[in-house]
Amino acid sequence: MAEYNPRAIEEKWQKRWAEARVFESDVDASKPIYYVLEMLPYPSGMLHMGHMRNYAIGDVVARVKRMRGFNVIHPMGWDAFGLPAENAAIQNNTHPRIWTNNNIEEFKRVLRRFGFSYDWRREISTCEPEYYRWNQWFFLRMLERGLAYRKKSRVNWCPKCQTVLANEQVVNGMCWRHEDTAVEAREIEQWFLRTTAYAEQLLDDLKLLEGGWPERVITMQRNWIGKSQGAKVKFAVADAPGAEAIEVFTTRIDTIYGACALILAPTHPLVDKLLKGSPEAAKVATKLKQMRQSSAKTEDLATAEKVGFFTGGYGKNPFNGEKMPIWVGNFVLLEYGTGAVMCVPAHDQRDFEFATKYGLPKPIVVQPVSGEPLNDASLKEPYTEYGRSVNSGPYSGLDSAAAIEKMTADAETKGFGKRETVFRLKDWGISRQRYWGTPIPVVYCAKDGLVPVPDKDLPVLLPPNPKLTGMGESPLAATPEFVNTKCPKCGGAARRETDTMDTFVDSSWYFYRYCDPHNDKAPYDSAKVGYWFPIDQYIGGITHAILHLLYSRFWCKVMRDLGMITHSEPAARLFTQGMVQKGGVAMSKSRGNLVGAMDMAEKYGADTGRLYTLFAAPPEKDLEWSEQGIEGCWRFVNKVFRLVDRHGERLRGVKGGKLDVAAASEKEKALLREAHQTLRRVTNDFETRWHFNSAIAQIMELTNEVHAAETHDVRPEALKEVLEMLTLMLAPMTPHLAEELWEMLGHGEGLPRVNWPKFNPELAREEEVEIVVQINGRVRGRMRVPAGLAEEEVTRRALQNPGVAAHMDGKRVVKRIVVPDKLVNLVVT
RNA sequence: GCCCGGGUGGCGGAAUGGCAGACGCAGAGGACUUAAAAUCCUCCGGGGAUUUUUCCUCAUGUGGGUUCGACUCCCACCCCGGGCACCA
Repeated sequence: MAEYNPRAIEEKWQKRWAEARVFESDVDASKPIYYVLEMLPYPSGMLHMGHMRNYAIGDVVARVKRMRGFNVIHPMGWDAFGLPAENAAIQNNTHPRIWTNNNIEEFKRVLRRFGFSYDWRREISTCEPEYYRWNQWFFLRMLERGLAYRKKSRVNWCPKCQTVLANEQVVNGMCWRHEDTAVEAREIEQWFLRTTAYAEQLLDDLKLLEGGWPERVITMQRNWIGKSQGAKVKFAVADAPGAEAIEVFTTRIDTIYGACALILAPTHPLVDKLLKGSPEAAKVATKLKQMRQSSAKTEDLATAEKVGFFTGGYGKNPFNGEKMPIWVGNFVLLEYGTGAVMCVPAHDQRDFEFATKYGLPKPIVVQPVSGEPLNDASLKEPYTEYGRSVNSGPYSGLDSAAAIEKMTADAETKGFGKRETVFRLKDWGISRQRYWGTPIPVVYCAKDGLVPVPDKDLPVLLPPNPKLTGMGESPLAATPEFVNTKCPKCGGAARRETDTMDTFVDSSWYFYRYCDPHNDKAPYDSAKVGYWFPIDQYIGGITHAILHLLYSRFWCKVMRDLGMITHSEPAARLFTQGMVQKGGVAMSKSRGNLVGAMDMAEKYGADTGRLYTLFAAPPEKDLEWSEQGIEGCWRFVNKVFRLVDRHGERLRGVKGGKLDVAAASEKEKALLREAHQTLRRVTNDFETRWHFNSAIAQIMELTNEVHAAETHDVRPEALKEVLEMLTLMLAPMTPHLAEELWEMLGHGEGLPRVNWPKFNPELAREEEVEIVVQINGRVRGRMRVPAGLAEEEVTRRALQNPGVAAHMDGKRVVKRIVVPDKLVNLVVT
């Protein structure tokens, strides 16, 4: 009697897998291809069960696909740049690289301990020059195409640190290190990638993802891109000859006759011009300053009170020539549309609130088609639905859709407006005033201005010994040997760009690099990528539903337009797994509720740990960590081990030939039937439904059956076949145990090369089935009949069933419903 | 406010319009043991009847509906979780 020793078994098989290089895969035209990928981790302090669950799911998929004959690529790497490393470096007076690489080592140790089937030859780390030089290369390509550009943009600035803060370093509007210091908004020149150039495609191509991506991720992306169609309308500014017109974006041009004012964003460039020389200027100066300073990003923005003031200027409604006061309002955003709106209080929620507060008129210009007509005096809330235009000059009487159409067309003809589509999506600001990121490869020369670093000079390396203080100017700017360089054009003195790139750049294309990780001539060989791509199954957290996935989709389209790839979307299928929680909240360092994956592996072994995360909940749902639950999996794993151990020696001798089914006993037939029925359901759970938890439940059930059958006279041929099936079904989840069992059953070759068992419908077929008999939909009896029995006969026997007869009691059958081999329902009166 | 999820025993969960509660956890009782652990066996939603057996009945957030039949589909509402939110 051997004892189950997970550590020894797991070490043994991991060693053999590595020696036989079973998880390495290369281009092979003879096999179907499967690319399964889990989102690459940021190597923080500890690999916890939340990470583990993600990789356990991916590994099941990878292993099942291998057993199904696919050429599987299953890589892993590190999202290694980022602020935490820099913070840790400051705190511990070390280098971000050391902290990062230590963490990577630790993560890797844990992943190896769990036996995940990665092709480690393909490992990448985004902080290595071999990787980030291609970020720079891509940046240059985008720069050439006008997809990368500089503009002034708002940043968070701590006056005490004298430095830029990342959003996550701003806590309730205060600096994270100076709780008493309010963060200021500052405008500085920064680099942007023109994601808006692809807004339409990013939206349209979501159609390609339908069915493959979760509906809600698609919805979130659609909302984020936020396309709205409407019109831009120019309002001339009255009494200000030479002043440009105010342009307004609206989706409801049909309500323009109800506009009572124009409202500008506080930061709108026209505000200062209008106030110059206006008697209002002095009165509102303080108010304006306040409005401009308050960050446009606070969460309570939507609920904050609307405030504004009259500028003293007037605009002219191009449709009816009416004079309209020009106001400034805090709820108007410069970033969206044109930074100016027309105020139609009767038909817009925000305008209604604003007009109510400042006593502006609320003329009604749309009436509902049915129901009570609106009345100016009694208007309690805005009417924002479509309806019929009223008091709208020649457009009165049209329904809203027609009015929008006609008024837009007229505005275009007359030259004061045009059809316009506006996106919520903004260009992607990639500048970070940080050290631990990819240097942006441009230099500034007094003579030649902005000069891109030539490809041959890439990578622009990070200086090895930066002064990291978290205070003052950006670390690269404070490193003279980095900043001072020669202009690639004229050879004269020049300064390097000192911003580094957002780490979302790193993760936007890493999965392409996996296909060709050591290429030093290009980001990747298009032929190799062409072979593996697209990703068949991408697996990760819902937290990345918007940014990472949107940027990746953008990058893909840019690469396609560069002629590097031919597809338009990187991942055909996306799966978002639920979080692992403890105490009802997601595991996180800040909450201090982490359960280390390594501790789990040490205590129960990798297989039990893997099994539990898959068993405890369906993969898309959140999972509450329970130490008790894992005990059950531990018991199960032991039970299977003992089961095979008890029979191993006897079964090893059984060679080849399966049991002749015709000669099989009832007990043997029943056992084989159970095994093949389990196989059918488990296969479906793995491949179609992704219900790993119920797959495991089925396997547990089969194990219980085998266990119960042991005492009966079951011949070794039958027992061996069932135990082999059991072993193979467990292999994707508890691979080390399965290998050991496979060996115990007398097999030489390693499991990763063994195919998924073949389902035999003959063996799975029931000879006799239990049929439920219902009277008026209520279960009144059950009976065993031969499978496939004709309806009439089933009904006849049902009526004879004693439980049924008791409920018939002279009643008449008016209808019968027969579900073959399952149920008969008799409707009686 | 808008958009998604979700609500089933003491707990995690199962049931793709056809036996609600599979499988596991926890709990109870028993076997083995000097004892414990481990293991094995039995029971395990509520109420009622019958008491060796079994039967009836209620029950999948609430209320309606569709259907021979609803955890499953439709409508309304309640609660929980998440996302978005002055987007003009």
